[in-house]
Amino acid sequence: MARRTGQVEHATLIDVALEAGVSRATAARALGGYGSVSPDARDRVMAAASRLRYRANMLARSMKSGRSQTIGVIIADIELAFFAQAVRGITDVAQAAGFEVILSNSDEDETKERAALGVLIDQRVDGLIVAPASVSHIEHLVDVVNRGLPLVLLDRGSTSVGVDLVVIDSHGAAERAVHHLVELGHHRIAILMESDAALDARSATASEAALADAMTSTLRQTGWAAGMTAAGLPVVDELILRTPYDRDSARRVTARGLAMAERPTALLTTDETMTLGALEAILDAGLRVPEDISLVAFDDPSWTTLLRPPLTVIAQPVNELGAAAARRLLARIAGDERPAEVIVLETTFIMRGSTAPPPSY
Amino acid sequence: MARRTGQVEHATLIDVALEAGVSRATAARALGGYGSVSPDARDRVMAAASRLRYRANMLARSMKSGRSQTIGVIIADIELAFFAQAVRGITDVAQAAGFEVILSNSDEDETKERAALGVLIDQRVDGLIVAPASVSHIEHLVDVVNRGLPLVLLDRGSTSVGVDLVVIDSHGAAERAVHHLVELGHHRIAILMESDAALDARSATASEAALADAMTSTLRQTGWAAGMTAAGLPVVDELILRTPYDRDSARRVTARGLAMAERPTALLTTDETMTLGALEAILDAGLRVPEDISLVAFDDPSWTTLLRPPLTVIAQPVNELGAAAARRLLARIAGDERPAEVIVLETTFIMRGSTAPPPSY
DNA sequence: ACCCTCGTTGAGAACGATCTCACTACGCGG
DNA sequence: CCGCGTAGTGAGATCGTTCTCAACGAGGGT
Repeated sequence: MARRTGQVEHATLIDVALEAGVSRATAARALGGYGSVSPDARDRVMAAASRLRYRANMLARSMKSGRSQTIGVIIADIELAFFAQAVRGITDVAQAAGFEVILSNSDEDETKERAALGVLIDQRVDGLIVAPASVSHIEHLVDVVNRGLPLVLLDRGSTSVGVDLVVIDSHGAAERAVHHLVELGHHRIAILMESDAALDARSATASEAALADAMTSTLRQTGWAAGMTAAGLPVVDELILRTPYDRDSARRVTARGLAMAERPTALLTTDETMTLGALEAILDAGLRVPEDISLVAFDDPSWTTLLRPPLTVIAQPVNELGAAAARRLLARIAGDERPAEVIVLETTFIMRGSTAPPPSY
Repeated sequence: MARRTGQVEHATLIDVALEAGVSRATAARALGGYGSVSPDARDRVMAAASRLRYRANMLARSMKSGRSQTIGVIIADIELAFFAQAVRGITDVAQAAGFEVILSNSDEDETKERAALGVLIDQRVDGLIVAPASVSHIEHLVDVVNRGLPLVLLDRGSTSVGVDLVVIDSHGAAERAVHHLVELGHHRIAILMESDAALDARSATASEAALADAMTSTLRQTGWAAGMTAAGLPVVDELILRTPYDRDSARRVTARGLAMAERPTALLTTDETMTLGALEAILDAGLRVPEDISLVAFDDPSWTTLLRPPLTVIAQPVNELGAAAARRLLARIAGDERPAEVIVLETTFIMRGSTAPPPSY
């Protein structure tokens, strides 16, 4: 009724107690279902509560208990299908366990990530799931750990943070994709990936040791390199198409790649955005898939089966990725003290129509 | 350090005050930047705060102030590109104003929506943005309003809730699409839509009065009907393809529609999922777009330009939809008391290659 | 020299729920 | 008839912050 400047009044426990003619403690016991309350008092309290449309104030409860029943999630951008799916996996698991999810987008920007982290700590989230923007600048993540706040890294990150890491087997998947293409007879297999995390071709094979300590795209590159090497093919820098992370840049870089003297006969794209750009460039160049060039794409968004030919893809269990991260985080919040683990989920290689033997020229 | 059962200890204001050798009040003043504090005391407090890695407890602040600086958002499913974009628009506006966003998925299920609403009220959000699952069962929404809690409805809903409603001009857009097709010479223009909200053909034209009081898909149907009528074409029930809301059902229903005696020469699909299913059915039937059938799709997801032909679409300002809803909600939270409005955003008709004159048979 | 003002400070009361503790009846065995 | 256990209850402290209020000292004006 008397609502000014957006102030909302909610009925409090005291209101209910007064209405029911009992003390706060009794009302709390009746509503909370603990201690002992006479049937009569309980009925009066319940009636009063529903009459006043009473709803417990979680803020007050949280303050007393020290737990907010809330987890923070920081991802790059909810508009990307990958993160949307992961977030859905997270919220489903979290809400089933009585936790709410506060969402923040970092746009892969460390400064935004740091700021979001601060705000979420202020909100006293009980734990955090973060898809970090960087694997090297991680002091703010370590700081979270030092506070004793449970943290799980999603999709990428470094084991040096000392927390659980839930990832997809990008390295193995890329290697398998290359293997598939090699078996079809391909020799010149290019990979299209975002440039920030790109290693150069020389170090690509060398860094296999640090598998978990890398961004996803880097792992896809090392997996590709491992596949090439395993097949006795040279890992040449020319075949690594590096692009800023947006569709139009991906298109331009692919166009340049397709124009090179000895054109690649197959292309591996590292995620949906890259695939979109690559496909656009291939179409622009008037090339046919798979007759002129074979394509294997990471991720399996809804539209891949609508193209003619439908795309051969590496499908990732993205929902499960989020769910697994949430489950682990909830376990940590509940007090699970086992050593930090790297949880690796497997991909599914789905062969459709975009791969075929290379053109014989 | 002493972290048991997930309990996290954060430094409190008292810790800082003790460390700095001042009272709580002085520490609060220094940190809060209000009242007057001697430069010396301020320095000591600041130093102590950063030494202890102090961060204010928003829960406590919220309890005192009665505002949580948090808004709740209930949508059908974050995995749908439409909602992901809207949520992005919401979070950007909210966070810029210092508000965090708690996300809930209803899966278009009223029961889940009601439950989510309850939880968010318990969390004492300062306001709510809801894309309601139903336009008729709205008591729980009215209840929110009665509590004095600011509410904005997104994408659909009823004006009878008495709150702001931010929607896209679905009716006008559908009508314009039909007009475009009629100009090309089409007479048999079908519409593919989810069945829950479907009116039958007779009432479709009659209910124009209640434009705002309807689900989006219903508005698209009435818009389609208005367009047909304006062109002097009969509004026959046969042309309304009703399907449960999933891609595979949409495919089957479209397939049945394409098999009817006098096949429609054009099809209007009401959102991305419907488009995906329709396209699949058209491809399965071996029909060519636009030679055999023209297609106009609502929504312009990333892949529409990759198809050959690229799709003619009705693009919606989805990000802006969310942003507008958030801006209005923040205004309400700040105390804006103007009467509830319906905010209608305009669509953009993008003509690409999927529409052409009908086959002459 | 006295009073008043102003900057600075701390004590204490909220906010709403939870939980411990103590107190009242009551019933029952000894 | 007394003592003891127990169901039922309420008073009060607590969580961490904000904010009001009173007090204290120093300095300036008369």
